[in-house]
Amino acid sequence: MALIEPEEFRLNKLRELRRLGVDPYGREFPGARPLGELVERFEKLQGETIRTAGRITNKRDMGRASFMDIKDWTGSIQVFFQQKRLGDEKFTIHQQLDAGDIIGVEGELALTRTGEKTIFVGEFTVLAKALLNPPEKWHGLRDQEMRYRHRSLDLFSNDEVLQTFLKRSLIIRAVREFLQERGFVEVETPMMQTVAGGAAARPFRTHHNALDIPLYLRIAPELYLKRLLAGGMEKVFEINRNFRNEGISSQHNPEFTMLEVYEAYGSYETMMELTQELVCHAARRACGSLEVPRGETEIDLTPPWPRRPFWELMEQHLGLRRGEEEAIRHMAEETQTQGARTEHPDLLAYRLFEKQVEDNLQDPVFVIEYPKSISPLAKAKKGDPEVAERFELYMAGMELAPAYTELNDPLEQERRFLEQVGTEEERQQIDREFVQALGWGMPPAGGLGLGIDRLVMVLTNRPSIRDVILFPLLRPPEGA
RNA sequence: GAGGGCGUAGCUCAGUUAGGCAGAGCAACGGACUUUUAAUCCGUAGGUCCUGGGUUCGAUCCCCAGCGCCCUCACCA
Repeated sequence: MALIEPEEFRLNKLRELRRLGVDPYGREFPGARPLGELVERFEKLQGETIRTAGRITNKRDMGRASFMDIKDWTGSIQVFFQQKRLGDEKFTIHQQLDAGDIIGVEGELALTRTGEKTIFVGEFTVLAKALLNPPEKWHGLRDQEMRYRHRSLDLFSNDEVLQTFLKRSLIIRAVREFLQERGFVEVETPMMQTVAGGAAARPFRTHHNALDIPLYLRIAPELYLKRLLAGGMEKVFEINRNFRNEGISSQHNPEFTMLEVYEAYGSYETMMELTQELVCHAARRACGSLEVPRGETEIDLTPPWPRRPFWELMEQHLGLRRGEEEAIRHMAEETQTQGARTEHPDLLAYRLFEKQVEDNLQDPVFVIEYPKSISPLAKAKKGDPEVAERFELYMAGMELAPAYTELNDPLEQERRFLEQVGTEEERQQIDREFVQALGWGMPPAGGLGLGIDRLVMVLTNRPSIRDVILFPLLRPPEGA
């Protein structure tokens, strides 16, 4: 079975190139200058012989001469082929080129009669003959499914897609840089775990043949990073993938990138400071501003960000107060929230918050003082044993980050694991070795988890997580 | 998992008032053109109208089932 169906006219040109003794799939082409630089520094470079390479995006054939636009990931420029200049043989080779092909060129950089910055080609090399047509030059590639399934097409035909992913890389670099400058050490902990702990989510299961044991893809690195704290690594972070076997939506992909940070002797208070500075640093690097556009409006990241107790927002938006079990159950029923009659009211309140309050939180806000019963890994608040020292950072109507003052009392941790509310699937798996590590002593600490994909969504003004993940999970096409 | 929307040429999209020969632009092919800018002009070709059933003299269109993508909800971060 043929894997692709090449265009007949392109195959013909491929054969013609070979007949002319030209390899349609060239090799290394050293010394190519970025096209963006040629355009930006044109005044200086004008008149020089330039060597560069790119993909043909457009061809304007004039008979004994032709113009093409070529682009690379920095920009695009016009190139000009003339029979007079190239000679018959090279000109015939040039006639085998089409939009989508990748070529290397060498020639004088100058202005045309109409004032367009142009390379007047003297030599050129065919680097890759495309056998499939690129998307239409004017409208580009619009079809969502094609864009996600064939990201290579999406990247070279929709410039803002490339820019988004370049920015993603910049953001992650800024995050690393920020933490490393403050003395945090980057570590890697297991992606495959025998107990999938550290969060409440359904894991992916797999199996190790040699050991003949079940394994889980991790849902969070938290319990391993805290083992490192217990071992004396005082400031650690990890940027890596988590896997959760849950639904897919514009805010959820089964694998997503998480930053987790732990600081010995810190607390959720120190994590708030750190988070605020970290996000602002990334925003300045990626956007050059703390006011970032969001759809029709914009989000103001200027610190300090307000801190609002969970129950204060619940009362403001929903009129619900802590301890009003019947009122909470009633609203949960009205909004068809799962477990309205059976679940713990704190859990219902948390679900109502996500359902009814979250969308209102556009500018950044630290929601603080969550119920302890739904925070099994967080230390209780001094003077209020029912409240956890936990915050969640919200912006753009999304939860970006949770953070805790980490619980370091092993007996209390054991109790809290056993007392968790919710159904079996929602409760965290109990990691015995982690509790043992606490038993040998872990310093009090602040811990943060920040969803990198969602941060990128905010800083690049993208509405869907699929726009910031290069290859989001899709159902495989029929026949695959 | 539930509801809604969409699926037509390589790409972007029309279209079927109310069932009656399948359309445009771009890309392609042949021709003209040695400074064009979505080049232009003349000509040509291009289809599983998502898939499978049903109704009908006749279905791309109506009905049923299925598949995929998008949106909303549920689950979750």
